[in-house]
Amino acid sequence: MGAVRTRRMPRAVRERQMLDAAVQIFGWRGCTAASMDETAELVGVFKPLVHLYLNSKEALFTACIRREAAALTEAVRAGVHPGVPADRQLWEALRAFFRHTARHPEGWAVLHLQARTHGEPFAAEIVAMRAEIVEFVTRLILVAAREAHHDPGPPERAVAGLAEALAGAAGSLADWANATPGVSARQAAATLMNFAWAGLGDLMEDRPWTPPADDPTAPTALT
Amino acid sequence: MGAVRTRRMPRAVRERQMLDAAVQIFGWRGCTAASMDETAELVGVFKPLVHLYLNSKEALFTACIRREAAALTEAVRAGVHPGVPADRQLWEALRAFFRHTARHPEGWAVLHLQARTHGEPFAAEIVAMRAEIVEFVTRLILVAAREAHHDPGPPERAVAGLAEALAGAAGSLADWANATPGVSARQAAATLMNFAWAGLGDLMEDRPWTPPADDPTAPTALT
Amino acid sequence: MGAVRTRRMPRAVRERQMLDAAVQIFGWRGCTAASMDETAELVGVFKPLVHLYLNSKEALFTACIRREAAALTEAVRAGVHPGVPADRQLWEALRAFFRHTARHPEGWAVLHLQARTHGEPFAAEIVAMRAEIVEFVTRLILVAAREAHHDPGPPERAVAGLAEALAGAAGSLADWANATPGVSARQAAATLMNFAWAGLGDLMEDRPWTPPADDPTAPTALT
Amino acid sequence: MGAVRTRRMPRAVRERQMLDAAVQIFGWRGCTAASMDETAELVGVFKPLVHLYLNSKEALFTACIRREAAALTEAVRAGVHPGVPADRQLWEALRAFFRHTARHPEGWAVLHLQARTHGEPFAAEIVAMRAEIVEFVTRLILVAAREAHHDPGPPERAVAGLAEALAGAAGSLADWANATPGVSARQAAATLMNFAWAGLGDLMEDRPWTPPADDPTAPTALT
DNA sequence: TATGAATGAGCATTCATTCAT
DNA sequence: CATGAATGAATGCTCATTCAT
Repeated sequence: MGAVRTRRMPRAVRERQMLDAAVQIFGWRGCTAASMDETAELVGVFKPLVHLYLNSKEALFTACIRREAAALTEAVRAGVHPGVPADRQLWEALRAFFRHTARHPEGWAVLHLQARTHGEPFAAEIVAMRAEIVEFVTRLILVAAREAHHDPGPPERAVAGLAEALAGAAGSLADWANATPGVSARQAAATLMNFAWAGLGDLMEDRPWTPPADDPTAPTALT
Repeated sequence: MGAVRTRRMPRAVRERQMLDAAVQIFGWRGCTAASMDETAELVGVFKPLVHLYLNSKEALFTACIRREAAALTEAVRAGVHPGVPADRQLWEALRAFFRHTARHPEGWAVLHLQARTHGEPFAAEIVAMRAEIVEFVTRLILVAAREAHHDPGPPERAVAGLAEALAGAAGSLADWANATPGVSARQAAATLMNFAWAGLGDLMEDRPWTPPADDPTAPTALT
Repeated sequence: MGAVRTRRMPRAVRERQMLDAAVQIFGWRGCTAASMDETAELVGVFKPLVHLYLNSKEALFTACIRREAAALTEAVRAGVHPGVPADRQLWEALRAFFRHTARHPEGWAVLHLQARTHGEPFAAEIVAMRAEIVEFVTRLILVAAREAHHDPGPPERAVAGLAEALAGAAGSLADWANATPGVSARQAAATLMNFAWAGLGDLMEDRPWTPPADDPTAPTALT
Repeated sequence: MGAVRTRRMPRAVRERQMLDAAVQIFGWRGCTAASMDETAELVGVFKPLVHLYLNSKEALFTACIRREAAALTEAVRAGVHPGVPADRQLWEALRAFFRHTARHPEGWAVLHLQARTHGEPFAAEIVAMRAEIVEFVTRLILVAAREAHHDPGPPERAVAGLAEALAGAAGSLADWANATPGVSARQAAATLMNFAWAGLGDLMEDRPWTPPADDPTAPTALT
């Protein structure tokens, strides 16, 4: 594991190396189980230097989360062409998302797995990032509704739930794509579009799936 | 915290108390950050007794995961009436799922948040549980496809992806429902059905959403 | 150094041993320079046990200060017979003081040397103890003034300064007696009485030493 | 804190700055708790330079003690006019002492609080300084005895004890004056003279306070 | 059935100190 | 004259685990 010991690097370089290493370690083990020694060793440096540059384990963890969150949102944002139709924008966003998570699995693990399981300071970062993405998606959905001439569109709470569901599905598919050899980012994105778009469309068209009455033996609305 | 110190309980009762306590603690802090002392204190017992009954922290964590996973799958299974149509079965399964996660938030946290962030022995348990549920859903989808006379139905990999997406969306919505006051299990289930069923239906009907050609400026299939 | 390793002592006994050892170590090195390991080793026990029983180094240090301060004030108080004349009471108090500091040199070092050099929480304990003793002495002086029929006695600030001086002289003489072989507690007490009593008496009698005018070449009042 | 970063100073100047800073830091925290970084930062310089000029923390601490001790003894010596009567000399010495400790509280803290609480090398410096002052005072006392024609004067050991007591009282009063707003150096000196001179005088005059016989119920010699 | 006593191992963090530039 | 990079050693503290009772 331990990298070659390289001497006398400029601080900026070392800091990037440390963040890279920390993302690996934190992605694998989580913040609590990871040790500063592991990170230091992976960089090929001794522990005090990590503390000197990144101050504390919490600070290091936070820095990892921030960097990876910024990279992910930036990748999604950069993948989208603002001028194209809403479904196309969603498709592009999803492809960019799955491409990024496939290329940075440990960073994705830090965000999706580890950051949420530790106390508020960290989970809040994720909530913020997720909110940003969810808001982006929500806007797309509303725009799509407007494009289909259905003002004022679906109620906000319903959209909030849908965006949550979409985000959750996307996260799950990212893990699935990473764990299943042969599944490309494109396929993951297509799966999610297939899964979601028609449902969204039906909702926009005011043809929602109707839950049956609460009597468990009653016939369903769809049959 | 710290329960009243109760003396001389039968082992079976104590073990259940310990698992209950451990689920709380593990659900909040995660396996690594949790301490055996906390669990013991919550039960009102001393640490060596926890070791005597549950052997080790890892064993205790595993036992928690197993119990909660079994409870969740059992709850879903028990909520479904085998004779009714497929969409109805899915609806029932989702309602049971959200009902259970709402009633056992710490157990759900153990399964959804904590068990996946620790090494293989634990994540494998979750993978198994998830596979069971996914398989159940997949079967429902295939049955629905047969009911709609579309043999042989969609390709298996596509269905696997859809089931993953559905499971991810469900997990996310469970967290969302738990964190958002005023969202009932029924609403969460309806949101997910709305989100998913039409998409699934379209897929069954061989009307999938078609990804555009890779030229990012090409018009999309849906517009 | 390290004591014989004795197994399985009752907690109360171990705690006393730990305080004894800690007083030695802290008295020699001071709080910062002392290590928990040293204390543990001196007791013949491992470090975690010290933490288990006394919580933290700060808590241990505080406990030492409190115990030694209580022991010293108690020794002084117990040495005095309330019914006898004031000079006699002062004499008894001083003898008890020097006897105690001679018998517990490390405890005295903790109080006189170490506790005052660390932050407020500790210094405050010493200030409190010192205030108690100084107040006791002040009262004696005022009583002596009344006994000599000199109402209302000397001004309070002057007495405060005198008590400070007396306390400082006593502390210094305690160190001197401990460091100089052949100097008994009795001798130290007599030295201080000789040093102080006549001065106090003169003050009571309204015959203070008069500082000369500020001209440094002026003749002094005493010549 | 943190001074402005000033570049390229002559070594002698830098060394003085470092000693100034170190006296502050050591006076506040003590040798062990102080860090070289603090000192360096206070000077506006980086740590290796402090090592380059002052070699080690111990050396720096020693240098502080030596400088402050020399300054204090010099101040006392300079305040005294050799030709004047003994009590006047003592008065002048005390005034100079309290003036100096009031103007250099951190230096005084280093000498009175910190230097004595660390191992032998440092305490020895203080012992030496104290011995110098004590010897000076002792000589004054003996001279005063001769001036009063009482050869051969009091026994040396008694005088040694008295000088110790005087030094201790002086130290205590210096702290008291520094900590009590409104108490001037002059007042502190007067307090000590009042406290001590008459006692010394009585001793010279062969009218010592007589300790009572060891029977605690016996009447005292003074009543 | 349950606990008090004790420990071994690991970990974050700090800091004096060195060396190359 | 001065600093950036780096480390070795120590230290407070936590915690799972064991054992005797």
